[in-house]
Amino acid sequence: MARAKRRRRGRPAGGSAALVGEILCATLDQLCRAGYAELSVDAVARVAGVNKTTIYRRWPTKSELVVAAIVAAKTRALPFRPSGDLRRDLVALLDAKARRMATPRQRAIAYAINNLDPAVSEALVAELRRHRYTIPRDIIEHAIASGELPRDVDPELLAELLLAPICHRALVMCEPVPKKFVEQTVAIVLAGARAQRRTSLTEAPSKRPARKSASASFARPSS
Amino acid sequence: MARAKRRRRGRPAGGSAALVGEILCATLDQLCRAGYAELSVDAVARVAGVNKTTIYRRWPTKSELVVAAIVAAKTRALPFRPSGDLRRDLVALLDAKARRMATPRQRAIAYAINNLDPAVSEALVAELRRHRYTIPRDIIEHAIASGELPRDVDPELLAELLLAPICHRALVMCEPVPKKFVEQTVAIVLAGARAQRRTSLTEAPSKRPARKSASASFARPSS
DNA sequence: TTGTTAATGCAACCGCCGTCGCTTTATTCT
DNA sequence: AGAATAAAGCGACGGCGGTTGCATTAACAA
Repeated sequence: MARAKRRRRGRPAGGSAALVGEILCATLDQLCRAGYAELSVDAVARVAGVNKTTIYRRWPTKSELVVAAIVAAKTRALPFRPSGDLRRDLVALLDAKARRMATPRQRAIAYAINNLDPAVSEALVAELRRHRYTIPRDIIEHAIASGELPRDVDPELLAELLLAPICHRALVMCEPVPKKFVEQTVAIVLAGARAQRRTSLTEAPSKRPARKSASASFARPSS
Repeated sequence: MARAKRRRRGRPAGGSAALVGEILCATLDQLCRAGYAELSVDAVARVAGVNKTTIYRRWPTKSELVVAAIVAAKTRALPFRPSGDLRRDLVALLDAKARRMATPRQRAIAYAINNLDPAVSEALVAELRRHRYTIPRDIIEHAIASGELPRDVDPELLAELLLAPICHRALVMCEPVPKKFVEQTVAIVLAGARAQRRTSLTEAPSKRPARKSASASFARPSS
């Protein structure tokens, strides 16, 4: 209401920004080093040179502390400047993402997110979800606008088909993502999108004559 | 080493199979209910009607207990019987996988695997890795043999491109996987594989003339 | 039946995590 | 300078997860 600035005298609220920085930095450090499960607030406090109570007062739970550390360390979007060549741009972008995902820091963050208290991480995952496919989708939308891709492809879907294999390899399978794999993924998905014009993207599942006759003998035991 | 059967007398080693079953069942139950982090061996013991010590003696760590529960509950491969129609078979298989992945049990298992002690889960993930793409890969290999797909596509790669989006949605993004999404994924990837014959799958990145001129204006701030 | 062997139950213990009450320190207004 | 206010330090406590030593019980062979 009409409560003006009304600075009450005394020590200012909000605490020391420097302390907060130390703590969040130490949190991320421990997260990379030990993972979410093994992360102990005691260790964070020790590394940050701070009493454990100080941390617990500001972030009541480990999840909240880690969420704060993640949002504080949120890496800027890749400084990506498209050349205009669709395939090259996609390969460059996805390869950059793959390499970033291989970073211990990003891996630790990605793994931690799955373990956070859902109620606490809700806002964070919503944020991530909003931005998940923006960059490849922008490139694809532009390619559609310029006529390089057919109009009836779904940019969001295509972005997902491009990004998913990289994320799957890097995060789920925990395997390296060589550049060649990125190139092959882009090649196939792009070729598929270009061919979409003449095959059935819509609901109708079989405009094209099915070739059932060719392979009736291929049956495997249900074990 | 001429030690014959030489049954030593006394209570037989190995413990009660029934007890083991109870414990592993309770472990999986708790895993679905609370997730790996929240899973407490005390609770498992309570549910299984067994003393905590019994569990700890047989499986020294929580990771080992959970791994044992997972391998004990390993679901049989999907009883999938291909019809011979490539697209329909892939859609059916992937949709079945998607629906299974949405099961709380499978979700809990998938999430837990990321949190296990790597040294303990090593064998398990190696096993999973060996079998990861077998079924779609078999279908694809058969399609290649029957001439329905070009010879120069990599079955393993194609299987990965098909499976990754489904896993990514279900596990990483924690979103539902509608059948339509599966159909679209299969459509695009299959179309891309078919088109692979005439575009560049190999190292050479640009046999096709690049259309750089079309979209030089598409540049976004690096923020 | 009886002895042998190993699994199971029981209870106590250690250590770490998270909390609480109190004291100390730092900052700002009067 | 001194009072006021809130953050930060400090120590101790309760609780839980994991461990250990010992007593008990169950299964099998002689």
